[in-house]
Amino acid sequence: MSDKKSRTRERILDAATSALIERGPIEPSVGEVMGAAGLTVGGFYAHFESKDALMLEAFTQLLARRRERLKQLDDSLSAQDRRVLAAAFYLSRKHRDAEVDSCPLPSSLGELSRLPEPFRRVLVEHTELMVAELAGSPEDADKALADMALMIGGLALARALGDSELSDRVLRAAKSAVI
Amino acid sequence: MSDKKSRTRERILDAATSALIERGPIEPSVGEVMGAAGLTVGGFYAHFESKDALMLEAFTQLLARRRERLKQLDDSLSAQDRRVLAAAFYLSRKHRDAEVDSCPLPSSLGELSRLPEPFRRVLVEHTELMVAELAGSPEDADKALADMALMIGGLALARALGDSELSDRVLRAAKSAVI
DNA sequence: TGTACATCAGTGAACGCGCGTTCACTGATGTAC
DNA sequence: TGTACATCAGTGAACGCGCGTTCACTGATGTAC
Repeated sequence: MSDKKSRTRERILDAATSALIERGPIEPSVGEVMGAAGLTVGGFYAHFESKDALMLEAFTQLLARRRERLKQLDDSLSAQDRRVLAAAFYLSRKHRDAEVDSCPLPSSLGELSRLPEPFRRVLVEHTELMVAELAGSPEDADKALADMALMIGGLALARALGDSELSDRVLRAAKSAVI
Repeated sequence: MSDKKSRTRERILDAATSALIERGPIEPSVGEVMGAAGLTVGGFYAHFESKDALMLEAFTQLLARRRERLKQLDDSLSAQDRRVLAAAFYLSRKHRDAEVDSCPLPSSLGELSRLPEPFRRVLVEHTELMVAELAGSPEDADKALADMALMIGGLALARALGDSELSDRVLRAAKSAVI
């Protein structure tokens, strides 16, 4: 594959990740994603096998980036401090309003059961890796799982409530409930 | 409106609430909902103005039922006990697997920003009423909001993970994190 | 160096399909006399 | 009580539209001699 073609593929994938974060894996159309990448719809299938394949790759990549970001936290911190820091970012207003480099779960979780099986497998693997990252010991794993639920639910609720004082309160309240 | 017609309307609305719980407000088609109610698609517009109007009514009704259910809890309980009991039901395996009389938020939250404005207004009002129901005092409101985020996120994550041991662990972990 | 051909990324029109919505019609029920 | 007509809930075919996907084509770039 030529350099040019693989750069184009990256542009399409980038456009797909933005669309996925904001509108989930189902609603954005192939034509819209290609348009956002500065291309026309017909060329899409030279780069990806199907719309589902594109969205699965975008989903997988975004979750992997979330975990990489966590790995950058100071190794000497306690597991609880890591959870608090992760939530401070995840539940910030900046992250709520972000359109790139954000988490795909708030917009996608409700649609996952209607998507092909590999999406679920990616989520299962991500969840297990997140627990490994956020729990200090096996006994601690439940705290990591509960904090994940709290973060995802808090961000999804805050986004659904729109730009309002109530939305800000949800973020603040969820942040202070991290265990 | 005749008795017969209003009973038919109820059947359509019941079919819509089931579809909404499982698949959100966008994916189920008018034809599917009518089929589930034992009717053909053409008759739909004698009962509802549009698909959005149907789904908004189903969404509103389901949230109101959730609040009614909370009102049935013993009045003499503390606000915290009410939150613990609410979560014990909401995060039970039975509720996770329920297809009727469940909460529409896990399946709908991610799609809300793509729906007409009234959906958001209904969610804002529901959130405020839930806080009133689950907080003992104004200072307590943040705990109610955090628990809502935890419950919605926990149920959405558990459902997305499918029928697995990890899904059960998410429910258990979230339940024990209620504040 | 110049020409002829092959390769390749991307275009744009077309396809079959399912959707939300409309509407002429049907068949059952209710009403007038 | 019986007949003629009006009302009404529901049917099913049709509409225009946007979707995912396909494919013949174009124009630029690379290669052979």
